[in-house]
Amino acid sequence: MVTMQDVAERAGVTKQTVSNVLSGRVAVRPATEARVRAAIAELGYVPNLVARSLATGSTRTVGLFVPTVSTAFYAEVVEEAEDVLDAHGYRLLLCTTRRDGERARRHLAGLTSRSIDALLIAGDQGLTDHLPLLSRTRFPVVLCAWETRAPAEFPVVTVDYEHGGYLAGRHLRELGHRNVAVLASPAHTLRVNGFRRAFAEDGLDVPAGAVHLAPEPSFRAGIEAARAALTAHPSATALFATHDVLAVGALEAARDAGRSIPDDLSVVAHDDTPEGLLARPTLTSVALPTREMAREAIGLLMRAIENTTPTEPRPGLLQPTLIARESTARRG
Amino acid sequence: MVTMQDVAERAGVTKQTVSNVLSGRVAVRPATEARVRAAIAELGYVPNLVARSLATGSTRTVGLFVPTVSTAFYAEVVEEAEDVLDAHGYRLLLCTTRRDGERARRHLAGLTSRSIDALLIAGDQGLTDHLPLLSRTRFPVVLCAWETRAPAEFPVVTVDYEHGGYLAGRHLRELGHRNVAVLASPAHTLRVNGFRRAFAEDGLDVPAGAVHLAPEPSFRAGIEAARAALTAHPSATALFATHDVLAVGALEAARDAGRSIPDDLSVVAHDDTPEGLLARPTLTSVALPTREMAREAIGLLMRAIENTTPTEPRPGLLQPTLIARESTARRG
DNA sequence: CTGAAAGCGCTTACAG
DNA sequence: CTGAAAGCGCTTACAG
Repeated sequence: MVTMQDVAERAGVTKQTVSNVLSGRVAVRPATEARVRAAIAELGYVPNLVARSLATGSTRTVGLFVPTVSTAFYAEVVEEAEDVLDAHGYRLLLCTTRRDGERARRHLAGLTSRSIDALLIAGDQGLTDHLPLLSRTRFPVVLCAWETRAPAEFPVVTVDYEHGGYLAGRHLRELGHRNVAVLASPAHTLRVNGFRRAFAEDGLDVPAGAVHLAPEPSFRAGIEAARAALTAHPSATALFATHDVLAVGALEAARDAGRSIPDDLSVVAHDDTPEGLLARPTLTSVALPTREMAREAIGLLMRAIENTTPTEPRPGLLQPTLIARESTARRG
Repeated sequence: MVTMQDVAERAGVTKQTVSNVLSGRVAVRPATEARVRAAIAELGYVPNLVARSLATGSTRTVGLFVPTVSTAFYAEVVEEAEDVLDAHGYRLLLCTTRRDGERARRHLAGLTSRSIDALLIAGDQGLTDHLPLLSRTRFPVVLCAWETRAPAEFPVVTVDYEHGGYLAGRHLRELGHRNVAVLASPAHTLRVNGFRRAFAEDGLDVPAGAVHLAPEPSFRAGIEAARAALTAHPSATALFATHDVLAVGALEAARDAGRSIPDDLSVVAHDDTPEGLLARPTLTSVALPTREMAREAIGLLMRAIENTTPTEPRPGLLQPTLIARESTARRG
């Protein structure tokens, strides 16, 4: 392979001069620069980034941890993150943890090896326990899409999930619903809290018994949880599902139970995924500012890398919005 | 940061010895090894992978190009690829091209810089034109999920898309349909050819006029194309959509046109995505061996990296299968 | 089994 | 504005 030395010889200069024209850090006489550039072109020289990284200590690569890439939410996080990185000339090292703590731990441990300049961890599933591994790391770390309590040492760019739940609750309240049940993933306690707060504002209580846990965010789990909820609370006029896919399952279960939506039963969901738009009726859901979140998180990381300034003030929470569609209606 | 030299001093040996215990390539006396390992633990030494890469010429990183990560198909490719890489101790550098030729070109060009050991390119959208950039590359390249003609110089692991179309056609034929229309993405000519072949086997012709192009694989485009098809061919009893999401749009358009599925109109799709399972009626669709494909492609790459053997025989095509669900029925 | 030397291809001060 | 030197942290033959 052709090295900087080869280019230098061809151009009749030393390799430091070639380095100078490439980096632009030191001015080079135009005639010399022209000779160097010509030599680069003739030889088809491409700098060896590994060697550069060893010398500079920077790989221009950022690590991204996501639980999975096969949900619209994380797919968007990945693509938005990549766009911002690309704009800054950085590359993306991807790791999907699959909500597998051991896998996450192993990969986290492998990151100490100087191969990335910064790390973005999106989503807390299975990771929280292993975060201490990152405490002595020498590159900046930012957390995003974080729904549980995060260690104070890391900046976190996330959504106000509690408010998301609140919006869902307020929406049902505004439609006159008083008797409701909730289908929730175990990780979604913030959403449930917010939902409850909306009812509490009107002096209404959503009892713990009205919350039905769905072990995982899947269509099947949604059907099961909805079935249980509809059986336990036959008089409920509305359902809040903490995730769209759960709500799609609920739609199915409601159909099976002979309840028509939204006339006999309103369903409000959370996350506003494409599945919710495809569902019939289309789902009323709380939309997440996914791309803004990813953009802001990577932006924070870029500034941390480039400025080497002390950590910025803890960023604020991004606000979700409710999108009313066909699955909710005034209490009949 | 602590280097190999620090470990060596602490253990009272030279850094070569430390390197030897780490690599295991050269036997080290047990007592020495114990001292070295102790020093590593005490100092919390982690090898600098960049330095190792410069010395060895290998980064243990594989690049993966996908058009996007936000379809179930490519999400699966990414996750499966990552699993296999992980098992081999390799990392994943991800690049989503977004079907943007210029973006693909730029990233492809950036790959010559010694930062990856191999490259997997999944999906041909926007890339075919830029493949010559890879001709003089010094790392192995494998193509997968390739639906158009690929340059002969690269091994390609892909699906028999023509056969997929054939399966869809044969299915409709077996159900007695003779008068059909097709909704196709421009890139899906193989699928359409196969579909036609199934009809041709029975001496039936699917005229070019029966093929309606959908500019992009989206719900909206599916609606438009289906609308056009149903208007132009009111007597068609079945539709073949070359992609599930197109078919979901077709379902909607059929409903709007007062056609009930599958009684008045059968719809067979291709790709068997989660959207097809969520649709009502559920979609009959041709399923792709996605994970097998990704696994085989990365496997090929791993062997190419590690064996340095000449390129293997061109791998065969993987076979799709038809999954019959609710959207197709015997011609009424 | 262990150590001394050279080298991977770059960058970064530092002289001139 | 250009060149000589040292160094980034590792590995790889090669002696002993």
